[in-house]
Amino acid sequence: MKTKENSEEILSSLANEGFRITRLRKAIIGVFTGNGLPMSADELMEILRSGNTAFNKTTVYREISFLKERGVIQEIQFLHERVKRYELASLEHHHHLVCLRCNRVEDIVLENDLAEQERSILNSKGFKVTNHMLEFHGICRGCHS
Amino acid sequence: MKTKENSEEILSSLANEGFRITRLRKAIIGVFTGNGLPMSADELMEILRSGNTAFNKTTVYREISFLKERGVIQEIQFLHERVKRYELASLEHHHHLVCLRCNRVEDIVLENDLAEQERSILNSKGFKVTNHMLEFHGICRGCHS
DNA sequence: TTGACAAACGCAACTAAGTTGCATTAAACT
DNA sequence: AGTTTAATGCAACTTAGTTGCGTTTGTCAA
Repeated sequence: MKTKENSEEILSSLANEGFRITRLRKAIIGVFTGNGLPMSADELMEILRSGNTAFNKTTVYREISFLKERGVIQEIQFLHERVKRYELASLEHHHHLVCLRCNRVEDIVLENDLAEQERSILNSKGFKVTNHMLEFHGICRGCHS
Repeated sequence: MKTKENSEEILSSLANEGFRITRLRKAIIGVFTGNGLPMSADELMEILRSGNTAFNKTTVYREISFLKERGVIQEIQFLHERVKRYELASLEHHHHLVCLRCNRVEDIVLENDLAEQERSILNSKGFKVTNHMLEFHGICRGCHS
């Protein structure tokens, strides 16, 4: 999955909005831009640790909510998990295929996505959809062959 | 949303499979069959409490996973929440409209659902979808009028 | 280059939501 | 009525995050 933005772009746009470019902020944005798949807070900390970046749990959680509020990353919740996951918000809009056997996650882009369904929801229910969350569960190629 | 099964049917089918019909099991199944919307463990306990049904937290959680494993109820996870929710599995297959302003949840049944998308996922990715989870976020009629 | 200011940080203690181990109780069959 | 084992209750624990508050440090202006 390719991203529209890189680390430098995100950092300078945050700086322009008046936020500080700290050691940890830089490192965390670096991890997200270098890593395609949805990451939990714990996995993020694992990666920081393995890169010898010192951090404090509270600060990491605060940075995650900061980046989420600013729209840099987006939250994902898989049905079968209890942790929240995060990925760059600037990734192309896509959904996830979750394999129930090996737990691997694959990205997928739908051609027409759900435009038609969302139009019909507005018509029939008066509910204006601004976003949706779609997750497919099943068995991946590797696991049923 | 109408259900295909009532409390009696669920209880007698569990009894046939050799499980015991206990006071709490009966009460919990009664709550689920009498209640359309997805409930958290906490809300379930609230309802039990208000009906003067004595219970223990551990037992309620164990009963929820029992009913989930037996396929009586199914788990739902809303993106913006941290709790798991549960509803009768015998409800017609549907999705949820979650209003970001008032937090109310409405059920929706899609005409063709995602059959087409799932076919194309099998063709292009070799991933056999067995289930999906779809949640629409937006503003309900009451909130934008 | 040095202050000043507030954003960001670190620590410890706390919370919410659920889980585990183990001893006890009670459905349901004989 | 006795036996079996599913189901229960309690206390202690865990996971995933959150809060309060005093301290540090980017950034800008003098």
